[in-house]
Amino acid sequence: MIELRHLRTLLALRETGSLVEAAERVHLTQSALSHQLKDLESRVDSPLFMRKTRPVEFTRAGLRLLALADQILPEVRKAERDLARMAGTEMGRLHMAIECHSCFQWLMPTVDYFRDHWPEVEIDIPSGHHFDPLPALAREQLDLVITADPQPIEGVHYAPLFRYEGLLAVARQHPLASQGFVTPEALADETLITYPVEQSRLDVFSQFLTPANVRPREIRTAELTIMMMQLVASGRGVCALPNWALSEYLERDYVSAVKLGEQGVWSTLYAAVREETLEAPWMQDFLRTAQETSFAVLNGIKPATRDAESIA
Amino acid sequence: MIELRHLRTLLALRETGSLVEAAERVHLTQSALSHQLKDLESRVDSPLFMRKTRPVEFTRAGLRLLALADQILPEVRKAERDLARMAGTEMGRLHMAIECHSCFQWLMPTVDYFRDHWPEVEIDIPSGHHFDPLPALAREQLDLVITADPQPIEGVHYAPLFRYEGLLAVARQHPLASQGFVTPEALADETLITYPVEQSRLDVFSQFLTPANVRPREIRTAELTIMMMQLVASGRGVCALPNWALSEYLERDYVSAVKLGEQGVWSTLYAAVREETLEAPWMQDFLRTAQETSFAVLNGIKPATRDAESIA
DNA sequence: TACTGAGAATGAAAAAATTTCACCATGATT
DNA sequence: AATCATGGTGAAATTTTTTCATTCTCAGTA
Repeated sequence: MIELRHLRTLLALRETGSLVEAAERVHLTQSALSHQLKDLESRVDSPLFMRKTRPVEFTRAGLRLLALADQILPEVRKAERDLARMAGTEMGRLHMAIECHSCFQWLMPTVDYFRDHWPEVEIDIPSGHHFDPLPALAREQLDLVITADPQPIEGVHYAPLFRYEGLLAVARQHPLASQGFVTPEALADETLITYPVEQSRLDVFSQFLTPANVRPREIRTAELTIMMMQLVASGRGVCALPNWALSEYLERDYVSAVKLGEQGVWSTLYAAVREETLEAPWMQDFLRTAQETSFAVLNGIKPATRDAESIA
Repeated sequence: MIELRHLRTLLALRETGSLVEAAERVHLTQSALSHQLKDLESRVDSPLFMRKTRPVEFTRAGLRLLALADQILPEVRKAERDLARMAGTEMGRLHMAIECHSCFQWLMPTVDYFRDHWPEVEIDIPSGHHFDPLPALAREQLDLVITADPQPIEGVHYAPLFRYEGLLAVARQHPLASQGFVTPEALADETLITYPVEQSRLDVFSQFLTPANVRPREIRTAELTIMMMQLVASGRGVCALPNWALSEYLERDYVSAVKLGEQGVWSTLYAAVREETLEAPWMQDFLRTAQETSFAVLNGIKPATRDAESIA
């Protein structure tokens, strides 16, 4: 007999494209998922997806179950919300910090959804804190931190949201624009535009330049993505941003983008949450919404995360 | 986390009104259900229903979950149907016999539904067999038998459909019509109209007259309910039928009805199925549809089964 | 008031399921 | 060939679910 568990697993599988990542999403090991899916396939008496491909490809039966999941799980969540409200328990607070500066783009729909559906939870993105977000999370000054580098901290759980690729935005007429990818060395002569945060927190440095021991000729900072884009478009520098942050500018042919290195620089974005708050139904709902809307937004704007990888 | 299992249990609980019967429906013990519901209540963090009342009364939270169940479970069944079809396994045959003569009334909607949704299953109600249905079921000449007296037979499972009360239909001006109930002795002077089947298979005899060692003055038979009603209405006899078979005539004030004895005569209708066929998805679907549509039909026509009992 | 019986609750034990562990297989990449 | 990442597998461990045996509760009633 089909259970919701199975449907949740299938959704995670579709969104991540692999058993390993799907398993992480549903808080199980890859092995457990393999068993669970095998079991489900035997109940249903048909294979559900092909494991050879990357991302996995669903069979007709798998797609039918996914359709069911899409139809049903949102209703289940609605019900859970209503029930949580009826239980009338303390609803708590959701103050969050965002390390990844351009995340607002996909975070805002999530926050809007959340404000609508959990009006009793106090949601806020306090700006202008100058402390380190992760320790502040442990200290209960924050309740959720969006970050790309999870550091093991006692009592803090990292829920993976999605994988993305860091790309280098360059002016359309820039010589690099015609290359498939750029080497670290090629940046030694460039002006690099970044958000005004520590370099160690920027993927270009930590995953690309620093390992190759290269420093760009000059570093400029800008607060907003659109300002960076202006600078890049006018040839005054290059800048590294997540694929999904660039997509709208790429579509309008405002700038060009190239991979960082032959393999590209990939990161996973996590939501860091204290383990205690992780249990709360509203937190579960927030995380799932974040995962789903980020997935939707990212894929709606441009089939980025996964496809870029499989094309590469 | 809520699972489909919980929703199925809640539906059974609503339809039966008690843990004991609900447990039978979902093939569990009463104890298991008690535990399961307690566990569900703790997950949801609210009580779901009041156990003191008969039938049980749901809380707001319970009703919310029932609403979810009503919304979701039909979709799940649709999906299961599609999947069974995709798996393309042998679909089999559903030949059935009906011991309870007036069952056609609620059975027909079920059969219609079934024919629509499982066109590949050969469904039929062969008429005019003169053998005993239950042995024929064991012999694989039949696949399902609707019966009110389950006899333990090796390899045959009895799925309870619903409880009903046998009532005595009398002419409106009949002296008994004004009584709340009738004693067995009062029938000694009456003409009793029955379906043309063995007396041992009629509740009036097995549960009412025979234990009191009373025989009616005369016995007439009729094939169809409407013919019986004509005879009764014209004062040519009385007849015992299930409450739901009578309800349409009672509503139109065509005849009156009285209880058989102070407590009334109650029976449960079962669907007898061979254990092997019980597993097949289409059989599961048939049984659940039968349970649900009988429940709906019975309650739509007149709040009978349960309510009559609690009023009494 | 005590007795009885039906339905529901409960704790411990049993059974079943799910999950993990440790290891193997495969295929892509170096 | 060697390595690495991913997925599959059987057996063991763990967790969940179910049952068993018993108790509790509440009507109905003697």
